[in-house]
Amino acid sequence: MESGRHRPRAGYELPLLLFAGFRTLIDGVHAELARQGHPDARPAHGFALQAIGPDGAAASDIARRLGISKQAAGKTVDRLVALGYAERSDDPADARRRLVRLTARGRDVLARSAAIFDTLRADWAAVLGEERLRALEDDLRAVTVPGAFRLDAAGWIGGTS
Amino acid sequence: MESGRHRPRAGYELPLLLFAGFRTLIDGVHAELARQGHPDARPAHGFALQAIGPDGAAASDIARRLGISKQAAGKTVDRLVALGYAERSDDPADARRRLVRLTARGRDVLARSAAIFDTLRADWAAVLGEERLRALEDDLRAVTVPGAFRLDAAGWIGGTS
DNA sequence: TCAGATGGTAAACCAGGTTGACCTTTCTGG
DNA sequence: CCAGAAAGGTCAACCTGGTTTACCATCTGA
Repeated sequence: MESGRHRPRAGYELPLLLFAGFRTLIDGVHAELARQGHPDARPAHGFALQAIGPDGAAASDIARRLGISKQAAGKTVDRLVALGYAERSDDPADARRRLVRLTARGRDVLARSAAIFDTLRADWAAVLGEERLRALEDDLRAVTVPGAFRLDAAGWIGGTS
Repeated sequence: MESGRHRPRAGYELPLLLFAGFRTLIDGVHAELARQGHPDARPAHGFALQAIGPDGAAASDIARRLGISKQAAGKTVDRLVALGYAERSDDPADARRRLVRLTARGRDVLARSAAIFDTLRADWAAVLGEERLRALEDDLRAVTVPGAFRLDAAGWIGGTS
């Protein structure tokens, strides 16, 4: 593999670059969402709304999908409800469960996010070329375990500032 | 650029892949650090220790380098001191400043982190090939602004669990 | 039928951020 | 030279997104 032809690269740069890329996309999406009528949407909300899904879910389902405790999921749902992105209703089939469903506004922010992510990806493709961007995606898939999407313990990425 | 030859890819996957890569590296480094005698090191500590640097720094310097408030930097320094990674001393040249310096243990964790990041990068290179990993790094540099390393508002990456 | 699994909530806590207010010390310009 | 601005630091209150422990209500199956 012909190593040694170039100056070796420091390993600590890799996480910084990955994070910078992630952060660039996330910040971009939220800047645009704010412009499109969703100034209060935060990164964590998107993940949670995604975890709820079109058919709704119980708080404990959300907790499992996100890899966090059910209490944390419950608090997040509280915030989504307060922001008008989700609503809670009783489950007629199981009196313990409280079904969380997306509101129209919740579906709206999700649809807009998806569209914005597509245009941001297109921006990257315009710089790198589609082939190279695909290679980047494929390579990342190759070195990560699929379960690395867990969201525990994180305030994440700005948003307040 | 011959697009259209493949199925289009959803834009929302890109941030997930970047994050998964970042998280894989960070988790890997901290798992290994824990094995090497640093079980209490957390991702935020590494960034802060890096910001202190070999010559020491004032809290407000750290704040500027990390893109956070000086109060937040002060609290982080408190934790580094409590963990034995840093120490505070008065600056004889300026009675307002309190110079923060790395302890031997702080230098140790930093050196170990760098070594572990190098081996993790080598693992990736073994899977992807050095050329392709370089391409990935170069591409990320091309699509991110250098300032995207800011660390504000984040509990980051697990570590508790 | 009843013991255990499951769903949900409450309370206390933590880490890592934020603002605002304030004091001390240094720098600077009239 | 000295007054006021700028810079360093800390305190206090607060926010968000997590955690653990404890507990109650409901469902399920041997």
